[in-house]
Amino acid sequence: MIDLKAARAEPDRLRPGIARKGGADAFEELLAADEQRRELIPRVDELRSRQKLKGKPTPEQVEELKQVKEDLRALEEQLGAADERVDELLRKVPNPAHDSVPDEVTDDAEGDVVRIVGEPPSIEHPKDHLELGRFEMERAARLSGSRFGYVVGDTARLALALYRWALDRVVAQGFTPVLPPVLVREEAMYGTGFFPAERFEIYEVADEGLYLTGTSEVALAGLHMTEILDRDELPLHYTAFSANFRREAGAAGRDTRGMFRVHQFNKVEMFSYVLPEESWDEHERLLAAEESLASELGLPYRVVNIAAAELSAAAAKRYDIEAWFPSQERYREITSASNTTDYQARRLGIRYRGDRGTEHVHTLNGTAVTDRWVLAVLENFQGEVPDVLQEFGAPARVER
RNA sequence: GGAGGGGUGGCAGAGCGGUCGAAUGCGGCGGUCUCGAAAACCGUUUCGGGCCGUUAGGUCCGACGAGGGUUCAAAUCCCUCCCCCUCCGCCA
Repeated sequence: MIDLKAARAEPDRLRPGIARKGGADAFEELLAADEQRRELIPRVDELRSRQKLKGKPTPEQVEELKQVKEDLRALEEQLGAADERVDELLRKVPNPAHDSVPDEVTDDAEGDVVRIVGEPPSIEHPKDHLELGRFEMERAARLSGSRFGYVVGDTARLALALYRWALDRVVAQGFTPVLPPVLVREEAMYGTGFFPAERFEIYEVADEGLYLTGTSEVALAGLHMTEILDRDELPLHYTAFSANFRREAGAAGRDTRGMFRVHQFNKVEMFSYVLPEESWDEHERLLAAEESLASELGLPYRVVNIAAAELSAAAAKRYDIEAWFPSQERYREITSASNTTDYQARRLGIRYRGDRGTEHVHTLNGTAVTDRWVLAVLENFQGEVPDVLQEFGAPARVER
C-alpha cells in the first residue's frame, strides 16, 4: 500500500502516478475517508483517557465512568467503521507509476521497446514447440482439463537443465536458493498485492483458506513478513524454484495452442529486499541478470518498459524481456522484473532499523527462467540444445 | 487424527483484574576507566497512531498471537480462530 502520511502531506506529488494507473477515484476517496477518521480520533482518545484511573474508583466515579463507557461505545463504533473504510481504500490504491514509465502502449508492445538484442533466425517453415518437444497435451487434458501439459523425455531433461543452469548463474550472483511453499494464506496474497486486484487469477483450496501461488514472489516476499531487519542485513537476495498456478481467467481464447499459456508452470524467480535509495539500481541489475541469461543461450529478444496502465497494483515500474518465437513470428514475454518499492513491504510490515527509526524496505522481483524458455529454446534452435545446457544434463538434441 | 503444554519487548523470561508498556538477564547504543581493548561500573534501549513544534522534542491514545465478550477497569477472566512445542497414531 501507499504511505498514507505522505498521501496526506503531499497528495499532489502522488496524484499523477496513481492516476496513470487508474487509481484516481480510489485515491480521492481515501483522502476523504482519512479526514473523517482523523476527526474521530481525538474525540475517542479524550474519552479513553478519562476512563483511565489509578486505583479503585469511588461509587460516584463509577457512575460517571459508566456514562463515559456508553459515550465511548458509540464513538468507537464510528471509528471502527472509518478505519475499515480507510483500510479498504488503502488496499485499492495502486503504487504510483515511476516517472520513467511510459503511458502509451505502442502498436505491438505493452510499452516502450527499450532495445532489441540479437537477430530473429531465418528459418523456413519453422516447427513450433509441439512439433519439436514432447508435451502430451491431449493426455493432460484427459487428466486435468485444458491448459495443462505433460513434459516428457528429452523435453523434460531440457527443462530440468534449464532450471539448474539458471539457478547456478543466479546463485553465483549472490542469490540464496529457496524451495518455497506454494500454498499460502490470504494475508500473504493481500500483502503482495495480488488480492484484491487479481483474485480472479488465483486458485483457492476450498475449506482450507489457502491459495495456490501464481508466482514464488509471494512466498519470497512473505519470507520476512512482519520482521524488522537490521540495516546491515540488507540487501537480501533470494531465488526460488517452484511450480506456479494461474487460472488464466482473463485469457479466454488466447494462446490456446500447446504449452504457451497453461495453468501450471515452473519458474526460477529472483527476489530482492533493498534499502529504499538502492531500489532503482537494483531494478536495473535484475534486468541485467535476466538479459545475461537470455544472451548466454543466444535467444533473440527485446526489452520492454511496460506502460503504466499495464502495471500490476504493486509495481511502480516493470521491464519485460520478450523472446522471439519463430512459429508465432513475434516477440513474447519470457521474463518480468518489477520494482514494487515499499508497496509490498508496507503491507507485509517488512522494515529495517535506519538512522531515523524504522523504515520500510523496498522489494523487487524478477524472472530468471520459466517453462516458456523451454519453448523459446526449442523453437529458435529447432531442437538443437545450447552447449551450456548440456553441461546441466540436457540432451544435445531434443527428440520427441 | 488423538492427548497435553504454550504464544509477553531484538532474544531469553517474570507477571495472571487497577499502582504493568510491562521485573530480571542477555544483546544493542552512549559514557566512566584504559596507551588502546577486555572486564567492571553508570546511563540508555518496543512498535504504531493523533495533536503541538521549523528542528530537537513534547503530549495524549492504542498494541502482551488475532478477533470478539465480561467489567467502571483486562497481558491477567470467558469465547472463537491462528500458530508453535511434546507424546501417541498415520504417512512421502
